[in-house]
Amino acid sequence: MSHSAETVRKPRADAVRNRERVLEAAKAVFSAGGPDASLEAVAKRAGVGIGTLYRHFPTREDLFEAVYRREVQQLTELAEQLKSEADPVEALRRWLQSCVTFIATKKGMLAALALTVDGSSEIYAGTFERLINAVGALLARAIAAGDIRDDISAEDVLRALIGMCYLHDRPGWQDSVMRLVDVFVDGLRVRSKVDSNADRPKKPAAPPRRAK
Amino acid sequence: MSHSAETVRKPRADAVRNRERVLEAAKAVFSAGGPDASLEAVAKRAGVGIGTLYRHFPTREDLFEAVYRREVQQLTELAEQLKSEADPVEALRRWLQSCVTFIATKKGMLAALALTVDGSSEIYAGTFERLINAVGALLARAIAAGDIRDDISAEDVLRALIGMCYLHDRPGWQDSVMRLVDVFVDGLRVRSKVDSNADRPKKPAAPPRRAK
DNA sequence: CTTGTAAACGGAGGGCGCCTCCATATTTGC
DNA sequence: GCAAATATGGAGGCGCCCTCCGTTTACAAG
Repeated sequence: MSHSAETVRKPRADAVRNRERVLEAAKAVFSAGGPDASLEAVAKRAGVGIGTLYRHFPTREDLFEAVYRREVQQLTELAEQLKSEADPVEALRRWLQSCVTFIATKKGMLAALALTVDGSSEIYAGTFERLINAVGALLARAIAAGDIRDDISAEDVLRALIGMCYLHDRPGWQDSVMRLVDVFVDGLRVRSKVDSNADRPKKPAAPPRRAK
Repeated sequence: MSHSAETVRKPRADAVRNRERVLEAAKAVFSAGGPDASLEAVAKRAGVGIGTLYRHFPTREDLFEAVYRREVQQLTELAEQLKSEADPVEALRRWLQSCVTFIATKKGMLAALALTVDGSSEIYAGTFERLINAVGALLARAIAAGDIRDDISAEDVLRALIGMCYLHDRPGWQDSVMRLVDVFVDGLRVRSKVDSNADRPKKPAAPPRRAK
Protein backbone atom coordinates (compact mmCIF):
# COMPACT_ATOMS: atom_id res chain seq x y z
CA MET A 1 0.00 0.00 0.00
CA SER A 2 1.36 3.34 -0.95
CA HIS A 3 -0.42 5.22 1.78
CA SER A 4 -2.30 4.11 4.87
CA ALA A 5 -6.08 3.99 5.09
CA GLU A 6 -6.35 6.97 7.40
CA THR A 7 -4.69 9.27 4.92
CA VAL A 8 -7.40 11.44 3.44
CA ARG A 9 -6.85 12.87 0.05
CA LYS A 10 -7.50 16.53 -0.29
CA PRO A 11 -10.69 16.94 -2.28
CA ARG A 12 -9.99 17.75 -5.87
CA ALA A 13 -10.09 21.38 -6.79
CA ASP A 14 -12.31 20.93 -9.81
CA ALA A 15 -14.80 18.95 -7.79
CA VAL A 16 -15.09 21.73 -5.26
CA ARG A 17 -15.41 24.30 -7.97
CA ASN A 18 -18.08 22.39 -9.84
CA ARG A 19 -20.06 21.72 -6.73
CA GLU A 20 -20.13 25.40 -6.08
CA ARG A 21 -21.13 26.18 -9.62
CA VAL A 22 -23.99 23.74 -9.51
CA LEU A 23 -25.26 25.20 -6.27
CA GLU A 24 -25.11 28.66 -7.69
CA ALA A 25 -26.94 27.65 -10.83
CA ALA A 26 -29.51 25.68 -8.88
CA LYS A 27 -30.26 28.60 -6.63
CA ALA A 28 -30.99 30.76 -9.63
CA VAL A 29 -32.97 28.18 -11.52
CA PHE A 30 -35.04 27.04 -8.58
CA SER A 31 -35.76 30.55 -7.43
CA ALA A 32 -37.09 31.42 -10.84
CA GLY A 33 -38.77 28.27 -11.96
CA GLY A 34 -39.84 26.60 -8.77
CA PRO A 35 -39.02 23.14 -7.55
CA ASP A 36 -39.92 21.37 -10.77
CA ALA A 37 -37.35 23.14 -12.85
CA SER A 38 -35.34 20.92 -15.11
CA LEU A 39 -32.15 19.59 -13.61
CA GLU A 40 -30.67 19.53 -17.04
CA ALA A 41 -31.21 23.26 -17.18
CA VAL A 42 -29.31 23.56 -13.93
CA ALA A 43 -26.43 21.53 -15.27
CA LYS A 44 -26.32 23.54 -18.44
CA ARG A 45 -26.36 26.81 -16.56
CA ALA A 46 -23.60 25.58 -14.33
CA GLY A 47 -21.59 24.55 -17.35
CA VAL A 48 -21.21 20.97 -16.19
CA GLY A 49 -22.49 17.67 -17.50
CA ILE A 50 -25.66 16.21 -16.17
CA GLY A 51 -23.66 13.32 -14.79
CA THR A 52 -21.59 15.65 -12.68
CA LEU A 53 -24.67 17.21 -11.21
CA TYR A 54 -26.05 13.82 -10.27
CA ARG A 55 -22.82 12.71 -8.67
CA HIS A 56 -22.72 15.67 -6.38
CA PHE A 57 -26.41 15.57 -5.63
CA PRO A 58 -27.82 12.12 -6.23
CA THR A 59 -31.42 13.23 -5.90
CA ARG A 60 -33.30 16.36 -6.67
CA GLU A 61 -33.95 16.79 -3.02
CA ASP A 62 -30.30 16.59 -2.11
CA LEU A 63 -29.71 19.56 -4.32
CA PHE A 64 -32.69 21.35 -2.94
CA GLU A 65 -31.61 20.87 0.56
CA ALA A 66 -28.11 22.07 -0.10
CA VAL A 67 -29.40 25.18 -1.79
CA TYR A 68 -31.79 26.19 0.92
CA ARG A 69 -30.03 25.12 4.04
CA ARG A 70 -28.30 28.43 4.42
CA GLU A 71 -31.48 30.35 3.80
CA VAL A 72 -33.21 28.56 6.61
CA GLN A 73 -30.33 29.47 8.83
CA GLN A 74 -31.30 33.10 8.51
CA LEU A 75 -34.75 32.36 9.80
CA THR A 76 -33.49 30.58 12.86
CA GLU A 77 -31.14 33.40 13.62
CA LEU A 78 -33.97 35.86 13.46
CA ALA A 79 -35.89 33.81 15.95
CA GLU A 80 -32.92 33.92 18.25
CA GLN A 81 -32.86 37.68 18.16
CA LEU A 82 -36.56 37.97 18.77
CA LYS A 83 -36.24 36.17 22.04
CA SER A 84 -35.23 39.46 23.59
CA GLU A 85 -38.46 41.10 22.53
CA ALA A 86 -40.49 42.13 25.56
CA ASP A 87 -43.87 40.78 24.50
CA PRO A 88 -43.60 37.06 23.71
CA VAL A 89 -46.71 36.97 21.59
CA GLU A 90 -45.55 39.93 19.60
CA ALA A 91 -42.21 38.21 19.08
CA LEU A 92 -43.97 35.19 17.68
CA ARG A 93 -46.08 37.30 15.40
CA ARG A 94 -43.07 39.16 14.14
CA TRP A 95 -41.20 36.00 13.37
CA LEU A 96 -44.07 34.52 11.45
CA GLN A 97 -44.50 37.68 9.46
CA SER A 98 -40.81 37.85 8.73
CA CYS A 99 -41.02 34.35 7.37
CA VAL A 100 -43.70 35.47 4.98
CA THR A 101 -41.61 38.33 3.75
CA PHE A 102 -38.61 36.12 3.43
CA ILE A 103 -40.46 33.46 1.52
CA ALA A 104 -41.86 36.06 -0.81
CA THR A 105 -38.44 36.71 -2.27
CA LYS A 106 -37.71 33.10 -3.12
CA LYS A 107 -40.15 31.17 -5.14
CA GLY A 108 -38.30 27.93 -4.61
CA MET A 109 -37.92 28.58 -0.91
CA LEU A 110 -41.51 27.82 -0.23
CA ALA A 111 -41.29 24.45 -1.85
CA ALA A 112 -38.17 23.73 0.15
CA LEU A 113 -39.90 24.60 3.38
CA ALA A 114 -42.89 22.56 2.37
CA LEU A 115 -40.70 19.54 1.90
CA THR A 116 -39.12 20.27 5.22
CA VAL A 117 -42.39 20.48 7.02
CA ASP A 118 -44.08 17.71 5.15
CA GLY A 119 -41.29 15.53 6.43
CA SER A 120 -41.65 12.96 3.70
CA SER A 121 -37.93 13.00 3.19
CA GLU A 122 -35.37 12.06 5.82
CA ILE A 123 -32.89 14.48 4.37
CA TYR A 124 -34.73 17.45 5.71
CA ALA A 125 -34.85 16.18 9.24
CA GLY A 126 -32.06 18.47 10.36
CA THR A 127 -33.48 21.56 8.77
CA PHE A 128 -36.88 20.73 10.06
CA GLU A 129 -35.59 20.35 13.55
CA ARG A 130 -33.87 23.69 13.49
CA LEU A 131 -37.03 25.40 12.40
CA ILE A 132 -39.07 23.59 14.99
CA ASN A 133 -36.64 24.72 17.62
CA ALA A 134 -36.87 28.27 16.40
CA VAL A 135 -40.65 28.43 16.62
CA GLY A 136 -40.68 26.22 19.64
CA ALA A 137 -38.61 28.63 21.65
CA LEU A 138 -40.80 31.57 20.81
CA LEU A 139 -43.88 29.53 21.43
CA ALA A 140 -42.68 28.20 24.75
CA ARG A 141 -41.89 31.66 25.99
CA ALA A 142 -45.38 32.86 25.19
CA ILE A 143 -46.91 29.81 26.82
CA ALA A 144 -44.76 30.20 29.89
CA ALA A 145 -45.96 33.78 30.19
CA GLY A 146 -49.49 32.42 30.10
CA ASP A 147 -50.28 34.47 27.05
CA ILE A 148 -51.28 31.76 24.62
CA ARG A 149 -52.94 28.39 24.74
CA ASP A 150 -50.71 25.42 25.31
CA ASP A 151 -52.25 22.79 23.10
CA ILE A 152 -50.66 23.94 19.88
CA SER A 153 -47.29 22.52 19.01
CA ALA A 154 -44.43 24.08 17.14
CA GLU A 155 -45.15 21.72 14.27
CA ASP A 156 -48.71 22.92 14.12
CA VAL A 157 -47.63 26.51 13.90
CA LEU A 158 -45.01 25.84 11.28
CA ARG A 159 -47.38 23.93 9.12
CA ALA A 160 -50.04 26.52 9.41
CA LEU A 161 -47.56 29.16 8.34
CA ILE A 162 -46.18 27.32 5.36
CA GLY A 163 -49.62 26.18 4.37
CA MET A 164 -51.02 29.65 4.39
CA CYS A 165 -48.25 30.77 2.10
CA TYR A 166 -48.45 27.75 -0.07
CA LEU A 167 -51.30 28.64 -2.30
CA HIS A 168 -50.27 32.12 -3.14
CA ASP A 169 -48.75 32.79 -6.46
CA ARG A 170 -50.98 35.65 -7.29
CA PRO A 171 -50.39 39.33 -6.65
CA GLY A 172 -51.37 40.54 -3.24
CA TRP A 173 -50.97 37.21 -1.54
CA GLN A 174 -48.50 38.64 0.86
CA ASP A 175 -50.98 41.03 2.41
CA SER A 176 -53.49 38.27 2.62
CA VAL A 177 -51.12 36.02 4.51
CA MET A 178 -50.08 38.81 6.81
CA ARG A 179 -53.67 39.24 7.81
CA LEU A 180 -54.10 35.53 8.25
CA VAL A 181 -51.07 35.33 10.47
CA ASP A 182 -52.54 38.11 12.49
CA VAL A 183 -55.78 36.24 12.91
CA PHE A 184 -53.95 33.09 13.77
CA VAL A 185 -51.83 34.67 16.45
CA ASP A 186 -54.88 36.33 17.93
CA GLY A 187 -56.51 32.95 18.00
CA LEU A 188 -53.62 31.59 19.97
CA ARG A 189 -54.11 34.01 22.84
CA VAL A 190 -55.72 32.59 25.90
CA ARG A 191 -59.17 33.94 26.54
CA SER A 192 -58.62 35.33 30.00
CA LYS A 193 -55.61 37.32 28.90
CA VAL A 194 -57.27 38.87 25.89
CA ASP A 195 -58.64 41.95 27.52
CA SER A 196 -55.48 43.03 29.20
CA ASN A 197 -53.81 42.87 25.82
CA ALA A 198 -56.66 44.40 23.91
CA ASP A 199 -54.74 47.53 23.14
CA ARG A 200 -51.60 45.76 22.11
CA PRO A 201 -49.29 47.46 19.60
CA LYS A 202 -50.99 47.53 16.25
CA LYS A 203 -50.16 48.91 12.87
CA PRO A 204 -51.11 52.55 13.37
CA ALA A 205 -53.35 53.13 10.38
CA ALA A 206 -54.50 49.70 9.33
CA PRO A 207 -56.48 50.52 6.20
CA PRO A 208 -60.06 49.41 6.76
CA ARG A 209 -60.39 46.58 4.28
CA ARG A 210 -63.88 45.24 3.92
CA ALA A 211 -64.45 41.57 3.41
CA LYS A 212 -65.34 40.64 -0.19
CA MET B 1 -77.16 21.56 -46.93
CA SER B 2 -78.84 18.47 -45.68
CA HIS B 3 -79.79 19.98 -42.38
CA SER B 4 -79.78 23.48 -41.02
CA ALA B 5 -77.10 24.76 -38.69
CA GLU B 6 -79.32 24.80 -35.64
CA THR B 7 -80.01 21.09 -35.84
CA VAL B 8 -78.00 19.44 -33.14
CA ARG B 9 -76.94 15.91 -33.66
CA LYS B 10 -77.47 13.60 -30.75
CA PRO B 11 -74.07 12.88 -29.20
CA ARG B 12 -72.75 9.52 -30.20
CA ALA B 13 -73.38 6.71 -27.81
CA ASP B 14 -69.81 5.47 -27.73
CA ALA B 15 -68.53 8.94 -27.01
CA VAL B 16 -70.81 9.26 -24.03
CA ARG B 17 -69.83 5.86 -22.77
CA ASN B 18 -66.13 6.51 -23.11
CA ARG B 19 -66.35 9.86 -21.41
CA GLU B 20 -67.97 8.19 -18.48
CA ARG B 21 -65.38 5.47 -18.37
CA VAL B 22 -62.58 7.96 -18.37
CA LEU B 23 -64.13 9.94 -15.54
CA GLU B 24 -64.57 6.80 -13.52
CA ALA B 25 -61.00 5.74 -14.09
CA ALA B 26 -59.67 9.19 -13.38
CA LYS B 27 -61.49 9.40 -10.10
CA ALA B 28 -59.90 6.18 -8.99
CA VAL B 29 -56.43 6.98 -10.23
CA PHE B 30 -56.36 10.53 -8.93
CA SER B 31 -57.73 9.58 -5.56
CA ALA B 32 -55.01 7.04 -5.14
CA GLY B 33 -52.03 8.63 -6.78
CA GLY B 34 -52.63 12.32 -6.41
CA PRO B 35 -52.76 14.94 -9.11
CA ASP B 36 -49.55 13.90 -10.82
CA ALA B 37 -50.73 10.46 -11.70
CA SER B 38 -50.04 9.41 -15.24
CA LEU B 39 -52.80 10.21 -17.68
CA GLU B 40 -51.76 7.21 -19.68
CA ALA B 41 -52.55 5.11 -16.65
CA VAL B 42 -55.99 6.65 -16.57
CA ALA B 43 -56.55 5.88 -20.23
CA LYS B 44 -55.38 2.33 -19.76
CA ARG B 45 -57.61 1.79 -16.77
CA ALA B 46 -60.55 3.21 -18.69
CA GLY B 47 -59.78 0.91 -21.57
CA VAL B 48 -59.51 3.71 -24.10
CA GLY B 49 -56.68 5.12 -26.14
CA ILE B 50 -54.73 8.07 -24.87
CA GLY B 51 -56.03 10.06 -27.79
CA THR B 52 -59.59 9.54 -26.71
CA LEU B 53 -58.83 10.77 -23.26
CA TYR B 54 -57.25 13.90 -24.62
CA ARG B 55 -60.14 14.62 -26.94
CA HIS B 56 -62.65 14.53 -24.12
CA PHE B 57 -60.41 16.41 -21.72
CA PRO B 58 -57.85 18.47 -23.58
CA THR B 59 -55.83 19.30 -20.51
CA ARG B 60 -55.07 17.54 -17.29
CA GLU B 61 -56.98 20.19 -15.47
CA ASP B 62 -60.08 19.75 -17.53
CA LEU B 63 -60.18 16.19 -16.38
CA PHE B 64 -59.50 17.17 -12.82
CA GLU B 65 -62.25 19.67 -12.80
CA ALA B 66 -64.77 17.27 -14.25
CA VAL B 67 -63.87 14.68 -11.65
CA TYR B 68 -64.15 16.91 -8.65
CA ARG B 69 -66.91 19.26 -9.59
CA ARG B 70 -69.55 17.12 -8.02
CA GLU B 71 -67.55 16.67 -4.84
CA VAL B 72 -67.33 20.40 -4.36
CA GLN B 73 -71.06 20.57 -4.76
CA GLN B 74 -71.44 18.64 -1.54
CA LEU B 75 -69.43 21.21 0.32
CA THR B 76 -71.53 24.09 -0.91
CA GLU B 77 -74.69 22.27 0.04
CA LEU B 78 -73.38 21.74 3.52
CA ALA B 79 -72.75 25.44 3.85
CA GLU B 80 -76.32 26.08 2.81
CA GLN B 81 -77.61 23.88 5.59
CA LEU B 82 -75.39 25.48 8.17
CA LYS B 83 -76.92 28.85 7.56
CA SER B 84 -79.75 27.83 9.85
CA GLU B 85 -77.34 27.22 12.70
CA ALA B 86 -78.02 29.63 15.56
CA ASP B 87 -74.47 30.76 16.25
CA PRO B 88 -72.88 32.17 13.08
CA VAL B 89 -69.33 31.69 14.25
CA GLU B 90 -70.05 28.14 15.24
CA ALA B 91 -71.56 27.54 11.82
CA LEU B 92 -68.39 28.78 10.18
CA ARG B 93 -66.24 26.62 12.38
CA ARG B 94 -68.36 23.59 11.63
CA TRP B 95 -68.15 24.12 7.92
CA LEU B 96 -64.40 24.47 7.97
CA GLN B 97 -64.02 21.38 10.04
CA SER B 98 -66.33 19.46 7.76
CA CYS B 99 -64.16 20.44 4.88
CA VAL B 100 -61.19 18.96 6.64
CA THR B 101 -62.96 15.69 7.19
CA PHE B 102 -64.18 15.64 3.65
CA ILE B 103 -60.78 16.32 2.21
CA ALA B 104 -59.30 13.60 4.34
CA THR B 105 -61.13 10.96 2.36
CA LYS B 106 -59.89 12.07 -1.05
CA LYS B 107 -56.25 12.49 -1.64
CA GLY B 108 -56.78 14.07 -5.02
CA MET B 109 -59.47 16.35 -3.68
CA LEU B 110 -57.00 18.51 -1.89
CA ALA B 111 -55.01 19.12 -5.01
CA ALA B 112 -58.19 19.94 -6.86
CA LEU B 113 -59.16 22.47 -4.25
CA ALA B 114 -55.70 23.91 -4.27
CA LEU B 115 -55.92 24.49 -7.98
CA THR B 116 -59.32 26.02 -7.44
CA VAL B 117 -58.10 28.39 -4.81
CA ASP B 118 -54.81 29.12 -6.42
CA GLY B 119 -56.85 30.36 -9.34
CA SER B 120 -54.03 29.95 -11.81
CA SER B 121 -56.42 28.27 -14.19
CA GLU B 122 -59.50 29.89 -15.67
CA ILE B 123 -61.28 26.60 -15.77
CA TYR B 124 -61.82 26.55 -12.07
CA ALA B 125 -63.41 29.93 -11.92
CA GLY B 126 -66.90 28.50 -11.55
CA THR B 127 -65.98 26.05 -8.86
CA PHE B 128 -63.99 28.65 -7.08
CA GLU B 129 -66.87 31.05 -7.13
CA ARG B 130 -69.25 28.52 -5.66
CA LEU B 131 -66.89 27.84 -2.81
CA ILE B 132 -66.31 31.52 -2.23
CA ASN B 133 -70.03 32.02 -2.07
CA ALA B 134 -70.37 29.21 0.38
CA VAL B 135 -67.82 30.58 2.82
CA GLY B 136 -68.81 34.11 2.02
CA ALA B 137 -72.35 33.57 3.18
CA LEU B 138 -71.28 32.04 6.47
CA LEU B 139 -68.71 34.73 6.94
CA ALA B 140 -71.08 37.56 6.16
CA ARG B 141 -73.59 36.30 8.64
CA ALA B 142 -71.02 36.25 11.39
CA ILE B 143 -69.79 39.69 10.47
CA ALA B 144 -73.31 41.07 10.38
CA ALA B 145 -73.85 39.70 13.85
CA GLY B 146 -70.78 41.62 14.88
CA ASP B 147 -69.11 38.44 16.05
CA ILE B 148 -65.99 38.47 13.91
CA ARG B 149 -63.67 41.01 12.39
CA ASP B 150 -64.61 42.32 8.98
CA ASP B 151 -61.26 42.65 7.29
CA ILE B 152 -60.91 39.03 6.31
CA SER B 153 -62.37 38.01 2.99
CA ALA B 154 -63.87 34.73 1.95
CA GLU B 155 -60.84 34.13 -0.23
CA ASP B 156 -58.59 34.58 2.74
CA VAL B 157 -60.48 32.03 4.75
CA LEU B 158 -60.59 29.53 1.96
CA ARG B 159 -56.91 29.79 1.33
CA ALA B 160 -56.09 29.46 4.95
CA LEU B 161 -58.17 26.33 5.14
CA ILE B 162 -56.75 24.64 2.09
CA GLY B 163 -53.28 25.74 3.01
CA MET B 164 -53.50 24.28 6.47
CA CYS B 165 -54.54 20.97 5.00
CA TYR B 166 -52.05 21.08 2.24
CA LEU B 167 -48.96 19.91 3.98
CA HIS B 168 -50.43 17.00 5.76
CA ASP B 169 -49.83 13.59 4.40
CA ARG B 170 -48.72 12.10 7.64
CA PRO B 171 -50.84 10.30 10.19
CA GLY B 172 -52.57 12.52 12.67
CA TRP B 173 -52.68 15.53 10.41
CA GLN B 174 -56.39 15.71 10.72
CA ASP B 175 -56.32 16.40 14.44
CA SER B 176 -53.67 18.98 13.91
CA VAL B 177 -55.70 20.83 11.32
CA MET B 178 -58.80 20.67 13.47
CA ARG B 179 -56.92 22.44 16.22
CA LEU B 180 -55.58 24.98 13.78
CA VAL B 181 -59.03 25.70 12.46
CA ASP B 182 -60.11 26.20 16.00
CA VAL B 183 -57.36 28.69 16.63
CA PHE B 184 -58.10 30.44 13.41
CA VAL B 185 -61.79 30.86 14.12
CA ASP B 186 -61.01 32.12 17.58
CA GLY B 187 -58.70 34.63 16.03
CA LEU B 188 -61.50 35.87 13.83
CA ARG B 189 -63.67 36.85 16.78
CA VAL B 190 -63.79 40.53 17.48
CA ARG B 191 -62.08 41.54 20.69
CA SER B 192 -64.99 43.21 22.38
CA LYS B 193 -67.21 40.22 21.87
CA VAL B 194 -64.76 37.71 23.15
CA ASP B 195 -65.73 37.78 26.76
CA SER B 196 -69.41 37.33 26.23
CA ASN B 197 -68.58 34.26 24.22
CA ALA B 198 -65.86 33.06 26.50
CA ASP B 199 -67.84 30.02 27.56
CA ARG B 200 -68.89 29.10 24.08
CA PRO B 201 -69.62 25.47 23.29
CA LYS B 202 -66.38 23.56 23.35
CA LYS B 203 -65.46 19.97 22.96
CA PRO B 204 -66.28 18.68 26.44
CA ALA B 205 -63.12 16.80 27.23
CA ALA B 206 -60.50 18.33 25.02
CA PRO B 207 -57.52 16.14 25.85
CA PRO B 208 -54.84 18.38 27.31
CA ARG B 209 -52.22 18.14 24.61
CA ARG B 210 -49.03 19.85 25.56
CA ALA B 211 -47.10 21.76 22.99
CA LYS B 212 -43.97 19.96 21.80
C1' DC C 1 9.39 16.00 -13.30
C1' DT C 2 7.26 11.59 -14.17
C1' DT C 3 3.96 8.53 -13.51
C1' DG C 4 0.31 5.53 -11.37
C1' DT C 5 -4.13 5.83 -9.72
C1' DA C 6 -8.16 7.46 -7.51
C1' DA C 7 -11.45 10.73 -8.45
C1' DA C 8 -14.18 13.50 -11.40
C1' DC C 9 -16.11 14.43 -15.81
C1' DG C 10 -19.83 14.52 -19.26
C1' DG C 11 -22.95 12.85 -22.35
C1' DA C 12 -25.05 8.91 -24.73
C1' DG C 13 -28.88 6.07 -24.02
C1' DG C 14 -32.98 3.66 -22.15
C1' DG C 15 -37.28 4.82 -19.97
C1' DC C 16 -41.39 7.34 -19.15
C1' DG C 17 -45.03 10.58 -19.58
C1' DC C 18 -46.97 14.47 -22.27
C1' DC C 19 -49.50 15.74 -26.11
C1' DT C 20 -50.55 15.91 -31.35
C1' DC C 21 -52.05 14.10 -35.42
C1' DC C 22 -54.36 11.34 -38.66
C1' DA C 23 -55.66 6.91 -40.94
C1' DT C 24 -59.26 3.95 -39.61
C1' DA C 25 -63.63 2.58 -37.57
C1' DT C 26 -68.27 3.59 -35.93
C1' DT C 27 -72.65 5.98 -35.59
C1' DT C 28 -76.26 8.83 -37.11
C1' DG C 29 -79.67 11.10 -40.11
C1' DC C 30 -81.83 10.62 -44.21
C1' DG D 1 -78.31 1.23 -47.03
C1' DC D 2 -75.22 5.30 -47.71
C1' DA D 3 -72.71 9.30 -47.07
C1' DA D 4 -71.34 12.56 -43.84
C1' DA D 5 -70.16 13.44 -39.35
C1' DT D 6 -67.94 11.98 -35.47
C1' DA D 7 -65.05 9.15 -32.53
C1' DT D 8 -61.18 6.08 -31.93
C1' DG D 9 -56.44 4.77 -30.56
C1' DG D 10 -51.78 4.52 -30.85
C1' DA D 11 -47.54 5.86 -33.24
C1' DG D 12 -44.32 9.42 -32.97
C1' DG D 13 -41.89 13.67 -31.55
C1' DC D 14 -40.43 15.96 -27.47
C1' DG D 15 -38.42 16.84 -23.04
C1' DC D 16 -36.91 15.30 -18.86
C1' DC D 17 -35.19 11.73 -15.60
C1' DC D 18 -31.44 9.09 -14.16
C1' DT D 19 -27.66 5.47 -14.99
C1' DC D 20 -23.61 3.89 -16.73
C1' DC D 21 -19.08 3.95 -18.31
C1' DG D 22 -15.14 5.34 -21.35
C1' DT D 23 -12.26 9.38 -21.04
C1' DT D 24 -9.92 13.06 -18.69
C1' DT D 25 -7.81 15.31 -14.78
C1' DA D 26 -5.69 16.34 -10.39
C1' DC D 27 -3.08 14.63 -6.67
C1' DA D 28 0.92 12.70 -4.47
C1' DA D 29 4.71 9.32 -4.21
C1' DG D 30 9.17 8.53 -5.92
